[in-house]
Amino acid sequence: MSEPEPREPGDMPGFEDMKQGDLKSIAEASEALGVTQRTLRFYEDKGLIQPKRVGSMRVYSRREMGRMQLILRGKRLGFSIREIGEFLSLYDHDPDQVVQAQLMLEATQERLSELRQQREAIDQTISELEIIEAMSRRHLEQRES
Amino acid sequence: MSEPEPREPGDMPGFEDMKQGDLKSIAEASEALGVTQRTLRFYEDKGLIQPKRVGSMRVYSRREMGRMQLILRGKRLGFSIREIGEFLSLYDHDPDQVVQAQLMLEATQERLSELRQQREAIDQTISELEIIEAMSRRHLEQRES
DNA sequence: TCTCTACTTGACGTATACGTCAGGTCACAT
DNA sequence: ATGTGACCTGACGTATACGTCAAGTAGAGA
Repeated sequence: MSEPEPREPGDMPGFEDMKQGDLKSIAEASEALGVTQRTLRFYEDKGLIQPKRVGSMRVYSRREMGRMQLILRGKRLGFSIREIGEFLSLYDHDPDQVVQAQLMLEATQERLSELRQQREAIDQTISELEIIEAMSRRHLEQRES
Repeated sequence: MSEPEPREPGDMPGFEDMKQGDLKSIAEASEALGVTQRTLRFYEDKGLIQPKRVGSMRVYSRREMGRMQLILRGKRLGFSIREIGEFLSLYDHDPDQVVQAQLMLEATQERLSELRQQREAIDQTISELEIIEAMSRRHLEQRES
């Protein structure tokens, strides 16, 4: 019934002697990033990250962790993983980042105008709902008295 | 190549003589409501509306059209069709609308707090993106000069 | 050798709101 | 008799971002 003792973090079977600080197993990486292992495998599948392999096991270096931070940030900002993938591949193949920065700027502006529209829509919806709220209140007060 | 002439609206084969104003075929109803026929069938499937039948053909009365207006309004306000369905069934089975108004009020308030949170999130995201926008701009200006 | 744990891959499931076929009926015009 | 247009009922497809098995492998300790 008791949970089996989890081993030391950093416990990569067969590699206890070369704990090299910033090399992480998938468990450690997911823990550190606050995502599930499934998510890491999913992003790899989509080509966003390419962790090294030791045998068949994935190893996450600082590079992958950095990319994951960018990915998660992109997600928070509302970009799709496809878009994020495109940015990352530009980031890789565009030495002076000019094309990259340009496209990034465009995408950013598009997203901004989307968000400003959403804000408008939400404000309107809130107004409508506040009216309905007031009406419901009045309806209930009448019945109650 | 030319589109086959659409017939008169109101042309329900076999019923040309009893055009009763507010009885509509599915084509007319979808036209009037701005939704597809598929959508009307879908909502019927989900139990939100119950158009009469003449043989196998659906007939939409004022009642159905009214319910559809409510449904579409609910959608605009961000409620799911499941929620909308619940409201409508209360509307039907709650003569003095007390329970209905109460639950409506609760749902409305929940939705309002959701929307206010979304608004917050969007405002934050907009701020972040504006920073990124400015950074991209500067990056490009440097390279360009 | 057996068992444990962590890891692997592959495949199907989830939620939402319909879109898009395929195949068939029915009344009316030719 | 045949074609035509509008309608019908399933049933599968779409998009997104993973969740959730199932079944198997590989070191390490008892």
